[in-house]
Amino acid sequence: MTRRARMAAAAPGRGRRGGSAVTIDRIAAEAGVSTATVSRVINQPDRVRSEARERVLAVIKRHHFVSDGLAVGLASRRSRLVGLLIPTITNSIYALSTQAIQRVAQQAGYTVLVGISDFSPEREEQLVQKLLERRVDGLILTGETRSPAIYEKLRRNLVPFIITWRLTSDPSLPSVSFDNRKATFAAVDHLVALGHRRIGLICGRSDVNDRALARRDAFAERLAFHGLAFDATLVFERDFEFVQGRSAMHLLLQRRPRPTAVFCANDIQAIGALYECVEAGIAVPGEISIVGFDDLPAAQYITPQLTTVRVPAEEMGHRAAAMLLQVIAGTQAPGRIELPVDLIVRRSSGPPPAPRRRSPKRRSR
Amino acid sequence: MTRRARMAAAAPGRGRRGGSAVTIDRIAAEAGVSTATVSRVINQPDRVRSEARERVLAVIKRHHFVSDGLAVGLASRRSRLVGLLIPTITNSIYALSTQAIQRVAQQAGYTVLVGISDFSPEREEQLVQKLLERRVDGLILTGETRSPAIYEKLRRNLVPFIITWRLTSDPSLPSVSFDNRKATFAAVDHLVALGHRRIGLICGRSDVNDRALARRDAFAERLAFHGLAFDATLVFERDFEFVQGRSAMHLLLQRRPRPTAVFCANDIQAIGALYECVEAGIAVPGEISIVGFDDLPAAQYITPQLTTVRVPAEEMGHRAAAMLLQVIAGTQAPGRIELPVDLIVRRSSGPPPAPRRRSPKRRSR
DNA sequence: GGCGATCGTGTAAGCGCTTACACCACGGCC
DNA sequence: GGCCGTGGTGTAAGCGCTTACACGATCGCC
Repeated sequence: MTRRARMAAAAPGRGRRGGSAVTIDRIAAEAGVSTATVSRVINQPDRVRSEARERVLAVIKRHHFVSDGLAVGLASRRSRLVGLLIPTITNSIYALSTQAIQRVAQQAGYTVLVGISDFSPEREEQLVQKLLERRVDGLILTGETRSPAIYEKLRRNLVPFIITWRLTSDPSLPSVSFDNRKATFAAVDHLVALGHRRIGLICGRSDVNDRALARRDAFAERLAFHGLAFDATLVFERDFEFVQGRSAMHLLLQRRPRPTAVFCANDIQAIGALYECVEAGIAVPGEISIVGFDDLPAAQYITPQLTTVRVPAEEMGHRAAAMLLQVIAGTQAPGRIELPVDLIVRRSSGPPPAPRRRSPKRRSR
Repeated sequence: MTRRARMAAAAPGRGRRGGSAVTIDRIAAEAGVSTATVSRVINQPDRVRSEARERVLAVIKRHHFVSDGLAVGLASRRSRLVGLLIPTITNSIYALSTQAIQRVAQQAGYTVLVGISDFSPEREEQLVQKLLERRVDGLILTGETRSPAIYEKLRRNLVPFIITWRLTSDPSLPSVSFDNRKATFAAVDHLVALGHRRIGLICGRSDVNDRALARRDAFAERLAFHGLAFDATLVFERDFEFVQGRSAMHLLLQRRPRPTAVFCANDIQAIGALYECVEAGIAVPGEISIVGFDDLPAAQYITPQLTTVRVPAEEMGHRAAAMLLQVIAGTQAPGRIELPVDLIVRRSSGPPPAPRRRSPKRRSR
């Protein structure tokens, strides 16, 4: 009894999971061609004479044949998988870019593996490891700041990647993003132009989120530019949650003199902050102005509608994915694309209240 | 020159993408053991003598060795991949269940492949095909209604699956969900108890969304139960968008006699409907009550806070993933789990306006 | 009509792992 | 002391594809 015969006997029902999945051999045999030809029919149809091609296709159809992606990946040395690392998906701004990435990738025959780090650097490193194990052909990352070990790993494995949500400071790192600094300037300039001199800041945690850091720094820089003092007691770094924005605003409202405006570096927290004002009976923008960041869909259906910085989430996802695929295909070198942002002025921002009167009616706009 | 030598010469730098990735052979050689032992160190460490194990682990570490998931999958006949099919991810309610599924899967060493169908049956079928190609070990689906061809494909490939967001009517199909019918009853009962007799409905498109269908049917059924007429002119099936909810409400407000309440079968549309009332100067709940469905985070930070049916999205994701993994492991038979829903009464619902007076002040609660 | 180029196809060697089975060395037992 | 059971390890055959190369048939061209 040969070795092969033994094994076959031991495992009745061939193929995956003991099932009877058809393989390329079976297709080849029934179509009267070699496996190479079947493979060609699938991958380079025009290299096969139409007669044979039709025959093969018929057999494929008849058996509902689906080629094994694992085997394909192993043999061809490309998985047609791209990895995407984002901090969270419950914030719909990431959902937007994610969906755009998925669309582009799917269209090109790629599948996206999404990793959610929950803002944890350790978790992110594990996820990179996992994606590398899966042999992703490329990676889309969120933000630039991370352990050098990660970049080292990517380099060592020759896996191309694109950074999003952050225009990289290191020019050797490719990115597709808007400029967080400029975007923040736009928000600050708007408030200053309205007459605000004392402005609070609510943002994400700068220790685990370099976008929050960039926005905080830009905020301070721009205040200085306008000759305004940066008051650390008006700055709140919190987790990316509605309630965190709300509680930060609660504290901010107790500061004396009270700030007349608050810049929230993301809409989630801005909406929380706004809600706190509504509940506390503070008029927005009459007593305090609020400017957000992201332009979530929700920004326009809350009351008052939120003035915010619109971020090109979808386009960023779209173009990042497109660039990555080109880099993978070798038809383009990784680059750096800056996308524009817009300040969307709605109803949550207005001039500061008149100096002496404590609670003007909300008639400022 | 042997064949092998030729190929090696032709492709300098072995491994993926022309890189120099270390393989298990290299590890084995350097640790002075066979590849089988290295494999055992990775997969069944306690079957290897600790001495050899340490040696192998040291070499693995030194080379940052990462085993090739494609090869592992091919050889072991399981990919440790699970597929997840959802209609959209921009609605954060799906983001919630998705995140829960990811968490459970990741913890068990599985990776999730997310497919987004955009409510298109064709797209969903393509995605199933893609996931099958990737050799997912199991699948989590959204809703029950789909082409029999899909179920046939899954069966043929022996891929276990769990349905979510819909308690299956076919008892042979496993599901983890709440009951859309009961949930709808809760909403209708609430409105009827408040005194409403003329109630509108805004929901998703029942032709591509069996949850919307189930809710619409349950709505009609419950009206009948309460002896109320079902008026088709008060029913709007729209795409799952804020603006669609808004425009539906716009039409609803023109109906005469005007309905005194509207049940929106998802919060996105409910928030849009609410917004339309705010803009049109219609008091909620003074002139019209609104009840939503899902309990999105946003439901509690809009004004007025939305009365809605809370759906156990996270728990559903969590338990569906857990069940699927157990089915894959063969430690559990697929089953059917019903999760409870809660009606969350907030401020958007109240008694109908008094019969004769046209615009009572919004003082009903 | 002869020759090289081109086309279509087959052969078979991998891709980087897992794992059935073989084998060896001990240890305990009667 | 011989025997069997056990544990640790190695050998090598796959897993289901892709693809380099070989080879025969056709084709275009002078």
